[in-house]
Amino acid sequence: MTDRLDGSVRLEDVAKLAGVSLATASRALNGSTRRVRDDLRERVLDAAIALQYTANAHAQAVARGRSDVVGLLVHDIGDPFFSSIAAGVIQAADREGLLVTLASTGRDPARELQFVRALRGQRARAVIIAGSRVDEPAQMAQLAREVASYRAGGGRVAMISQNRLPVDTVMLENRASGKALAKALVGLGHRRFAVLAGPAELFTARDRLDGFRQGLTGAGVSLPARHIIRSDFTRDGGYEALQQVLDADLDVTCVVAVNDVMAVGAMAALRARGLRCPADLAVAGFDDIVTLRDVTPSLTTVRFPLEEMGSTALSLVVGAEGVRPRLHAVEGQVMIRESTPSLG
Amino acid sequence: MTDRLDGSVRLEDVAKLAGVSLATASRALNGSTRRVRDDLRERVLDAAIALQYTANAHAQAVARGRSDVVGLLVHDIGDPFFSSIAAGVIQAADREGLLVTLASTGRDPARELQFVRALRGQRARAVIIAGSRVDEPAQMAQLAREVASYRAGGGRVAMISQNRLPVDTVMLENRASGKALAKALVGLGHRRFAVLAGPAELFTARDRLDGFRQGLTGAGVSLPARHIIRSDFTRDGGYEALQQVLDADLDVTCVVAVNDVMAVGAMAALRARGLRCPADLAVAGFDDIVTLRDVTPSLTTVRFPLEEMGSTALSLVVGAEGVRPRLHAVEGQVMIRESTPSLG
DNA sequence: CTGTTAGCGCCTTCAG
DNA sequence: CTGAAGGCGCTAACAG
Repeated sequence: MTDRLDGSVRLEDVAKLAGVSLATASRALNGSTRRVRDDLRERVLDAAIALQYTANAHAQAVARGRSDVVGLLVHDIGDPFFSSIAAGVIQAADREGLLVTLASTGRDPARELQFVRALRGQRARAVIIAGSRVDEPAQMAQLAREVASYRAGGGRVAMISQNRLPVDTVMLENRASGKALAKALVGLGHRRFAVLAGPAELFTARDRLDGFRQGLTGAGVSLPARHIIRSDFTRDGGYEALQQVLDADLDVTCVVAVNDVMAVGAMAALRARGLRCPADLAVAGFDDIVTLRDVTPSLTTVRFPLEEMGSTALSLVVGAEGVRPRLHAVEGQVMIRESTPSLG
Repeated sequence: MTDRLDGSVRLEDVAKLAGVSLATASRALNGSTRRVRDDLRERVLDAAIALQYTANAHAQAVARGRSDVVGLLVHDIGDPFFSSIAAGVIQAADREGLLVTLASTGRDPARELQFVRALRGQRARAVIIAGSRVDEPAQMAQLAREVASYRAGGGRVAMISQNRLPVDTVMLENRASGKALAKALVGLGHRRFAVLAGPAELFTARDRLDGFRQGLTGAGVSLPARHIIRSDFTRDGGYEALQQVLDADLDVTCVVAVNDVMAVGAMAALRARGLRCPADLAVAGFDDIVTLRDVTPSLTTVRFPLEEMGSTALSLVVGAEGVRPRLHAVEGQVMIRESTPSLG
């Protein structure tokens, strides 16, 4: 019962109790390629259990030169979009025996930088950066630099969002999905739209809008500039944007928000004004957030397999490194539901 | 440009470039109490930047005997209840300069054990265990043992849920909140209830039910045993339980689910049967999940400040250790909304 | 198959 | 204030 000040038991204690050398104890306990005679192994294992021994992962990391943690960066873990992705990452990491350390950047690119640096300090085996990039070249350049030096140290990187850095990435087909949504809505008979477009600098928001507009154009439908409302990428952003739509008295039959939480905010704003969805206005979103599948009327959206995207990102980052960055494109699936009825 | 195989820069490289000793470089870079002459410090800092040096956190951890990570255990990070708590923990950890490694146990007590063990291996400074305990003495005993040996090694522990282990805990006042909800609903004129009670072994579910029942009793209202429906603690559990209520043809005016996601599932089941809430049946839940605040009709619930609970737990675990476990009780706040109209 | 012995990268007394 | 040297706990050659 070696009781050191910090109370933790060292491998040496185990070895001593088992009457073997440090090396043998190490080999018996922590997966080595080398074999240990059965009776010795047995004694070591027993000693370890008796002492409640747990290897010091830090010491192992410095000795082995690598660690078993991967970092995950998200914009906001409280946002269901990211918590679903996190669930996928964690589940996959678990299967690989990896621990994930999670950082929530609060959508601040500076904190993002700071965290990949911290993760580099942790010698994390890999880092996964989830969430839309922002159109600010200076920040992208800084991130690229930090990522490069992390990779130079042997770290692996994957991104979930846009394909804008030369690393493995799980890319959302935002443009294509916007286009598909437009076609579907036009197919339902809608012709006059407004878009709650989110921040102009956010690529995800922008791509969805661009795709949507392109889809409309392809169908011979136009989207006036004043029908594009900017606001935050959040529930409250959707709420405010819809108020603007109403206040500007835009003559539309359908409003599409660039994500589900905005769409739900928009629906709330409608109700607050005494209007009803879809009777007075149809609403659609993107993502198919699980928790939102039971809102009424049920929300038309473009589904992305968020959890799966998380586990895909992890697999990208544990597998053998490719010669060139791999790109895993994920298509969205249009889900027509009650919030956008046919205008037939 | 000392280019070692693993590409990472060591403190020695920085020292060499700055023309100082290892010790001086260490003191200049990583917060030491000792001061370094300004010009030398300057040179070291410059060298560090030039080389993109980042201290190896593992080496620091083994040298210092402590690390800067805290572990967070949740049942399911995809569940908004836990992602809100996680958001609070992470935000508070961030303020303390701590990194959070997150484990999602999938509600499996065995994995929970395994993770606190892993976190012990990481020499995590603290671990926060969130989520209801289960009434299985054997498992509680094992967890208690693992926790004890983690604490013996100097680790700090906090729990978010019940006060059932001798550690700092953020305790939800589930009984009291159930009672308060009962009183409020009775005050609205309801007398005949059914409870979607979740699993019997889950303390959170059980305490909410018990409190609710107690509140009814205090108001002279009874709750027949067959009005208590067991099911999973999930959206689907709520859905199925409500079907049972309907199939059993229970004559009730109000159904209360032991959490919000179950309540939403119940509302969905109602709609699926062509019934309406609250016209045909009132529904209430617990938690006040953010994402669910825009469902219609808006859901009566008992609000718990989830994020705040997360940050409280973190603060418990970083502050000075108390002589005895501290208990931080959190009261729920009854929020009457549209789903439970007055029967006046 | 086992034990001895260098490291891994950093911190921190201990001399100077 | 600075530098040399030992130690943190573990792994991985290297001998035996």
